[in-house]
Amino acid sequence: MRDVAALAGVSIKTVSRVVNGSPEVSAELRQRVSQASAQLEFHPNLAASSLRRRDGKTRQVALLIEDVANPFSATLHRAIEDVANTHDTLVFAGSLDEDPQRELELVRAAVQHRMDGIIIVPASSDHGYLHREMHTGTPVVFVDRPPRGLVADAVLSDNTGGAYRATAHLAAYGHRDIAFLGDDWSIRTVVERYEGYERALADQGLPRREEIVACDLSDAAAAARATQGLMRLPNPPTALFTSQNLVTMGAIETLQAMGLHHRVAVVGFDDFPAADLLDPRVTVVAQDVFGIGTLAIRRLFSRIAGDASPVWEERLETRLIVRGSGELPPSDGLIR
Amino acid sequence: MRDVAALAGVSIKTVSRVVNGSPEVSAELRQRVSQASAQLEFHPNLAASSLRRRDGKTRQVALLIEDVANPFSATLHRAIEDVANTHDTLVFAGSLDEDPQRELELVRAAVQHRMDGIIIVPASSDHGYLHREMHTGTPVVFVDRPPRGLVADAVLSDNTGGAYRATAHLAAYGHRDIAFLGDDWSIRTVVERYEGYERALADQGLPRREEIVACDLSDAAAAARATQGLMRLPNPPTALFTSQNLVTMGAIETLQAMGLHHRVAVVGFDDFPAADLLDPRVTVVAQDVFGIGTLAIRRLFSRIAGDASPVWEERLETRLIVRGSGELPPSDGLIR
DNA sequence: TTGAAAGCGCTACCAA
DNA sequence: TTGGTAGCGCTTTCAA
Repeated sequence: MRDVAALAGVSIKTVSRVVNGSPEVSAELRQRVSQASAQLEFHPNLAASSLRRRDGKTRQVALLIEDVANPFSATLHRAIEDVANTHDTLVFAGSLDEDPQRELELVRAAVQHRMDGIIIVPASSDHGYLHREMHTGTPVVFVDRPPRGLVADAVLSDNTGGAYRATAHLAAYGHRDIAFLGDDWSIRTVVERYEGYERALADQGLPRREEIVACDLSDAAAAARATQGLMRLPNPPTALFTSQNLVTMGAIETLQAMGLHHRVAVVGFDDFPAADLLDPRVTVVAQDVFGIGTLAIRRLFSRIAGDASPVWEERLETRLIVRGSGELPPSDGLIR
Repeated sequence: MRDVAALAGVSIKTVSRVVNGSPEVSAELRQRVSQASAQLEFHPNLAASSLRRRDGKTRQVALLIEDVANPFSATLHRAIEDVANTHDTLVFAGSLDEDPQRELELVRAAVQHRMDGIIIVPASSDHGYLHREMHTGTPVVFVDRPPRGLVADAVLSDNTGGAYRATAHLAAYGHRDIAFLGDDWSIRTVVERYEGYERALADQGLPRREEIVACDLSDAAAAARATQGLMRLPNPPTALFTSQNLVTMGAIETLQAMGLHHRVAVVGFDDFPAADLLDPRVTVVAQDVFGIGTLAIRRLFSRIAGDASPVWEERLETRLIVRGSGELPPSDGLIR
């Protein structure tokens, strides 16, 4: 900037004004400065600028998600990026892998880099440690899972309602033995989805069978193994409600391997790529992932801009997408 | 930091030394400073630090990809994040959507934020504009597509070889009319994959039929439409080579809709989630996406550290994964 | 409309 | 081992 000022024969302050589009600079100086900037390929240092500027904004936000490579997280990321663009803001995404320790590290990094805000799908179960950050100017918005031990904005799915609908849908096709396959219990969404499942069973007057509830399935392989176990029970389930997309895929893998994919009904929570290319096509309860992301980042920017309105929690509706796998009738004789 | 120094009763400089783990501080002062830091919840400002520090590193890198939500980009992102972690570096990811204008904007943002380096899957076709940046201390590594109008490090797949293998594989199963379905010609990988396809046809003594080459298919829907057109030709292809995962999915969608999925062979470039859950399971030429990302970020860090060795281009092997769709024999009577 | 000086939070350099 | 001082690149404040 000094160099530009020297070349244009003006003060450093005038260059600053031109760079920031101040209206109070004469056309001639503006022209001279622009030319000098171009000639020297000058790029203002945003970090230095934010250090001194009144608002102190870095125009960077942090997005802490489960895994940037998983479709749910990646879609969320994209939705957030699109809105951040319109605010000239960069998005730094970090994968937590359900590791609370990693969450702490990344939050600390975000704070040390003075990011303007944080959007988080938390891995930890107590977020009290964020209290100080939030009250010293780093707003935090929770996504997918509510904050615990802390009052903060959150954008969630109606997990219970979605799971209820999935289970009731299977029951409506005559299923009485509907298995629940879920991820780790420590994840709030899993509990909520289980509650919806349980409530639907109760409302339909169906028995709750402990042995057809499988959890702590953290990847497709675990889900595949669990499904195998379920189908080998003396009295196997005739339908599966899988509470997450990797679990759905693992379960389907096993059903195919056992030749049962046209005989055992499946409804999955979360849509996934190619779900409508499988045979049978996979009926799912889809979350509005893009909508969730959009809402969350809007809320974050609103907080960043100083909005001090009361904390706010939004639950987005899910949508049942009927494709075939969830409409198979109960099938006898699965016992081998 | 000033506050911490005051509370601990030491100079600001001593606090700095403690924060940076300088060995030359007495245990007692170190202890006092640590306690004061904790009490005030002090977080050093990394931006300010980098502004003054000798190396000037911000510990941030930019990753410019097609779309953070697409599986190829997302996997790349994850590989890069993992290595960046070990360097205490955050990754800013931005989606270019194949838009050269967007590429310019994001490169500019990366430069203005003084990111330590850039990894790019370019959307533009002339990267000369990056020359200045690269020689003023922002290393750039290209991924998936080579630089043009610029000499720079690149990590690529052996696209030609992979496409050759896919096409030859189909030919080995007796196919003579193998269609090529590709994305936009302006993308270098598409051209390279077409070259492999063409070369394989030539080597097998197969005719090249212009009418069964479809390109500029930028999404699954376009691929689906193109496939429909191909299959309605008087003399339709008996096999498809789809040069990208969205194209593969679109083509399969149409084959299923036309009831041809067990009669028309398919080999796709790029593996995709659930490819092994389809019926038939999808034979693909898989890229080592994780390996590409790892190599690229390692190279970038090496350049950031000052490595001035000659520019370097790496081509990673692809892998044919035989699953079923690529081993269907030619089928007559497709004409309707 | 323009510029000089101070200072954002931190580290480099040199002195004690 | 510790601290003072200057200054990174920029914006603010205030004076011209």
